[in-house]
Amino acid sequence: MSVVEGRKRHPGSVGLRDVAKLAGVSTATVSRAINNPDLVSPELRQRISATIEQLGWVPDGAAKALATRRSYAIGAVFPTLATGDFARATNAVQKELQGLGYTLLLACSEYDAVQELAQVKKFAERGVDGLILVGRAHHPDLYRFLDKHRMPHVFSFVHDGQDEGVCIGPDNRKAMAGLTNYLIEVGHRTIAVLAQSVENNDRAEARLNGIRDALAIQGIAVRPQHMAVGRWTIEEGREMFGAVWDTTPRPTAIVCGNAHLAVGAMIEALARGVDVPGAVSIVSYDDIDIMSHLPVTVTALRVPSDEVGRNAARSVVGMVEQRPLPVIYEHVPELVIRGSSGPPPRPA
Amino acid sequence: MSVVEGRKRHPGSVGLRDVAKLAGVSTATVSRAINNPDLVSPELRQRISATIEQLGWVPDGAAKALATRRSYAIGAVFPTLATGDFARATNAVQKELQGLGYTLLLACSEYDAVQELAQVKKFAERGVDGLILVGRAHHPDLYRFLDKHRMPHVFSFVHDGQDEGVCIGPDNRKAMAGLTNYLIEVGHRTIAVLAQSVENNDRAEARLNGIRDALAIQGIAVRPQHMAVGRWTIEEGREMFGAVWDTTPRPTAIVCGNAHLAVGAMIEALARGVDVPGAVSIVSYDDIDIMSHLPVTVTALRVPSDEVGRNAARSVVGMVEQRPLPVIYEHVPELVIRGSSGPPPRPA
DNA sequence: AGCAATTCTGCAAGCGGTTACAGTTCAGCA
DNA sequence: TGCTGAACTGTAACCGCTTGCAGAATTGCT
Repeated sequence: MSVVEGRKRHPGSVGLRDVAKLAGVSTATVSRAINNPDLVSPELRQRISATIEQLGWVPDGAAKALATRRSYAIGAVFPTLATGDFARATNAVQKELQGLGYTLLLACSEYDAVQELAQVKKFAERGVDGLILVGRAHHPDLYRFLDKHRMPHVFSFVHDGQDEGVCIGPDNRKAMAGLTNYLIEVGHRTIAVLAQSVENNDRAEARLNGIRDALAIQGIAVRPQHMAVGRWTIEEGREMFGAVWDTTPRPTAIVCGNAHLAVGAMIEALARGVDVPGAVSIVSYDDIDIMSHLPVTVTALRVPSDEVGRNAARSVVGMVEQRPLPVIYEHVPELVIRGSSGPPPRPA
Repeated sequence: MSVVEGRKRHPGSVGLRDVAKLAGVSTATVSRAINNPDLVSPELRQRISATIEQLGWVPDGAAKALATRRSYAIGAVFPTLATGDFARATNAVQKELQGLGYTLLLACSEYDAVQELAQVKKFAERGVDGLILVGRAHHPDLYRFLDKHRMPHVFSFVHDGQDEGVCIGPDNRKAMAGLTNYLIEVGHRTIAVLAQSVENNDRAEARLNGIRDALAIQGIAVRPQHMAVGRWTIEEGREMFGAVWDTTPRPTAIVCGNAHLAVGAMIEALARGVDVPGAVSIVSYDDIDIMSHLPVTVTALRVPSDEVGRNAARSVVGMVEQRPLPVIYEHVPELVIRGSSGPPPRPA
């Protein structure tokens, strides 16, 4: 019974010292028995782990982090989890990190660069070993911050092929150009776009540019009345379909910036009795379950969000541990041609 | 320049001591300037924050956590993020926690109680101040663990009204009984169930029991051939619809255990040209976007997942801080009657 | 001016682990 | 038996921040 008790040590809790005392060894030995078992004789190792078990000791991560300067935590900032792709990616990230011995700290920026910056700083305070971000466009201070603190990080859901920094995901621009080219190849020349707002969303912007690229090669541009902007609800998709459909000339094809807009467009078309793909083709960036089950199934670019998440996780951990984990950087979306697309209608 | 340098202090990093030195005060004062500004004279406070800014100092969370025994982190273990409800809840939890000054640690148990237990232990090591779990059924050791470590925690997406512990969410059983009663009231007596597997899913089980409760009062039971079990894909929903539809007698109504199964059932019915609700009514637990946009809209119980998440977050934080934050514990789902339900067909 | 009450600050001892360095033990060998 | 080195184990100094306690400075009163 020592005279001086810890200042405010929680009475019930057991610490490394308690384990050491009960096992009749030093704290150093207990610590080694856990972290470098082969430095400790098997007999002791055994006795120590029995003691730990007996006391139900749970090591204190904060203390460990403080001493080792490593938290084994990775922070991820996603724009939102309301869209299935990010949710699936988050799920995959967590799973992969867990397998590698890391914990996931999660934040949603709601597409707000300032908030994202604040969240990243918070994560840094929390001592995360690395970060997973989405997209390539961020608050200018963010880059400075990451740089100054030498914080390992990856950008997910993007892959420009020319950007600095580690990018893991599809090349949004190229992918969307490919999708557009497919429409062009089957004969479409009057193409409408239901775009996702590009505000604080460089992926959406890249996708839009991909469409324009592909069209420009044919000397075509998207007419103003054929361009609608929304976010990611079915409702909006429906409205936006109406907006571009009730125009002259009518588009023969509609490219949608994300899955929900596409589903909305498809549903609105069905509701209006518009013949898809007879009168108009509808194609989508990103593929979701429902698309292959609607009365007219939807042609879409399948983006492997979970693979993107998995690889982003592997990548940061690889950077953190300076260990070469196999990582796939570019994830080329697969064009899944379904019922909603085909040649344009013959001119009447 | 002191003779003894820190053992392995990272050279570039600035610490509280650096700030103190540069500002010409003690570390204690700097610390107070941050955490208890009113204990420090305005002048000093000002000088200190300027210094912090100048040095770009980021406090070390691990050290802080170690010293204060508080991490300002909350762990949440969800079964998965693949279903929209948990994804939305997670989003809401994160947002609310952030507003309260906490960080979210996330894990997905994949409906595995053993894994969940391990994840909770990991969170405990990480020093989380509290936990958010889903459902009321967990590994027996989990309760012991939480109890032993006096870990504040809430169970979300459940509310039995009789359980010990804090439960935040809908009363799955009561809700489903209500939905079933609605069908009974409009005249149905031959009811099929597309249930979610109850394995490690007490919510699904409660829902199933709710259906049975309501039917039993009428002296009705679900025929074996009218009971199908799946998980949560549209695909399964379609198959399961087929399984219960191609039976004798045919059900006049189908209750679905979750939204995806319901959408699948609805779509399969449409695909088969089955008249909904003329020949059969389809109703669902949980409501998702697409339901109000299908050619026949789906009657559903709307579960406010984000509200559940928000309140779960508030609740744990309230427990952690022993501060009475207003919390809504029971979230009664709203019955949204749409096109897919109505009276049963007249006997032929 | 003398003294107590108030405010501020600084000192230094923790928080609970890790780990460099030193000490101990003991087998192997001349 | 004496000596050497390998294999373990223990001592104690940190990691970076908080905070009880005490000392210093300032203010208010008599």
